[in-house]
Amino acid sequence: MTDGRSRRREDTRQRLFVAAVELIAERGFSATTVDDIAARAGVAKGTVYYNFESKTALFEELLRHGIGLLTADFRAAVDGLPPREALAALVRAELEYIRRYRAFAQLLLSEMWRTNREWQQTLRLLRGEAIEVIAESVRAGVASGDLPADLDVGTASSALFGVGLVVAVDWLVFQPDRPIEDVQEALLGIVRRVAQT
Amino acid sequence: MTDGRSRRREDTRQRLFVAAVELIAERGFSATTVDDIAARAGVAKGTVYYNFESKTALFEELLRHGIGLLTADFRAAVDGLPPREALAALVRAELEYIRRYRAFAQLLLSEMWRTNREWQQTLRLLRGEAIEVIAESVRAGVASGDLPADLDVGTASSALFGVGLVVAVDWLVFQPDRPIEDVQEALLGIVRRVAQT
DNA sequence: GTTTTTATACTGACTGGTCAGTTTAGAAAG
DNA sequence: CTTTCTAAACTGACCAGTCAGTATAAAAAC
Repeated sequence: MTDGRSRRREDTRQRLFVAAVELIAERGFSATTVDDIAARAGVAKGTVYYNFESKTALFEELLRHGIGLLTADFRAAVDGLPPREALAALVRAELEYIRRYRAFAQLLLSEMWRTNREWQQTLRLLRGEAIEVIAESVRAGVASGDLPADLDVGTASSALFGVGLVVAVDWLVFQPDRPIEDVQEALLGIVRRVAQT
Repeated sequence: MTDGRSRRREDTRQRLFVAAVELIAERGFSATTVDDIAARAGVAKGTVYYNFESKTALFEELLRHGIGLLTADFRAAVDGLPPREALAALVRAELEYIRRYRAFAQLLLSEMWRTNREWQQTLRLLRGEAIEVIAESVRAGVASGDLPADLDVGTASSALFGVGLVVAVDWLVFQPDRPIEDVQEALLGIVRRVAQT
C-alpha cells in the first residue's frame, strides 16, 4: 500500500503544506500566491495543481490536517485522566502544539473568527471537533462535582481553547524571548483558580 | 471652522471607514477590493483616492481611529478608580466597545498577531498604547498590595486585553443569541478570581 | 442680489500589472 | 509502462491606482 510512489507523493504534499502554512500565516490567504507556495516548497507550479484541486482546496486540506493533529494530541493528553488533571493536561498539550506548529497556530488565530469565507464551514466544523474533546472533560468534571456546578460547558470549553491560543500566540509574537514554561505556568495557575469549586 | 465643505468631506471619510471595516472584518484586507469599499460607501472609486493616499493608508488610519476610541474608553473607565475596581471597569469597557464596534473588534482579532505586513508597526504601537492604560492599573495594584505581588505586569495586561477580545468575539461569532451580560459576568468572575491576593 | 471666479470634492473610464489556473511536451522515479 | 513531477508559455479575469473632466459651495466682483 505505501509503495515508493505514494510515499513520494505524500512527501510533496507535506512540503506544500509546510510552505503554504508559513506564507499564509505571515501574509494571509489572499496575499499568498500559488507561485510563492510552489517556489518555497521547491516544486513546479504544475505540481501544486497535480496534487490539489485548487488553492482553496489546498488550504482546506491544510486546515483539516493541522486541526486533526491538534485533536489527536488533545485526545492523547486526556486519556484516562480525571477531570481536573485532564484540564491541566489539555493546556499543556495546546501550548506544546502551538510551540511546535507556530505558524499554523498563528494562521488559526487569524482565520478562526472570520466570517463569509469559503472555508468558514470547514473551519467551524473542525473547531467543534477539537473543542468537543475539551468539553468531554469539562462535562465529566461538572457531573462528578470536581468542577463548579454553575460552569457552562460550551462557553468554558471554547474559552479555554481560545485563551490558550491567544496567550500563546501573543507570547510568540510579542515576547519571544520569554520561556514557554512561564506562559504555561501562568495559564495553569489561572485555570486552576477558575476551576476551584 | 466647520464649513459645509469640510463637514461633507469628514462625512465621506466616515462612510469609507464604516464600509472598509465591515468588508475587511469579513474577508480580510487583501480580499477586500477598493471598488467594494467605494460601492458600499456609495461613492466613486476616485473618491477613495481623493481622501486617502492608498488602500493601505486608509486601513492604517482606520486602525488609528478605532484603537484611539478604545484607548479613550479605557482611560475614561479607570478614571480615579482603585486598582481592583479599575480592572473590572476595564473589562466592562472592553466588552461594551466590542459590542458597539463589532466589526472592528473582529478585524483586530484577525490582524493583531499577523507578522510581516506593512501596517504591523503601526498596529504594534497602537496595541501598546491601549495596553499601557491597563498596565497602569495593574502596576498600581501590585504596588499597593491589592493584586498578587508575583503578577507580571506586562503579561497580565496583554493577557487581559487579549482574553477579552477572544472571548467576546467568539461569543459574537459562535453564540450570538447569548446575552452579553453572561459573557461579562463570566469574564468578571475569572478576573476577580485571578486577581485574588 | 446677481454674476463671475475659485477652491474643493467627487466621478468613472482607463491602464498596467498581477495572479489563479491551463496546457504542453517531456523527464525522472518507481 | 505508469505515476509523478518539471519547465515554460499562455489566458483571461481582476484590481490598485490614475487622470481628465464635472459638480458645487462659497467668496469676489459688480
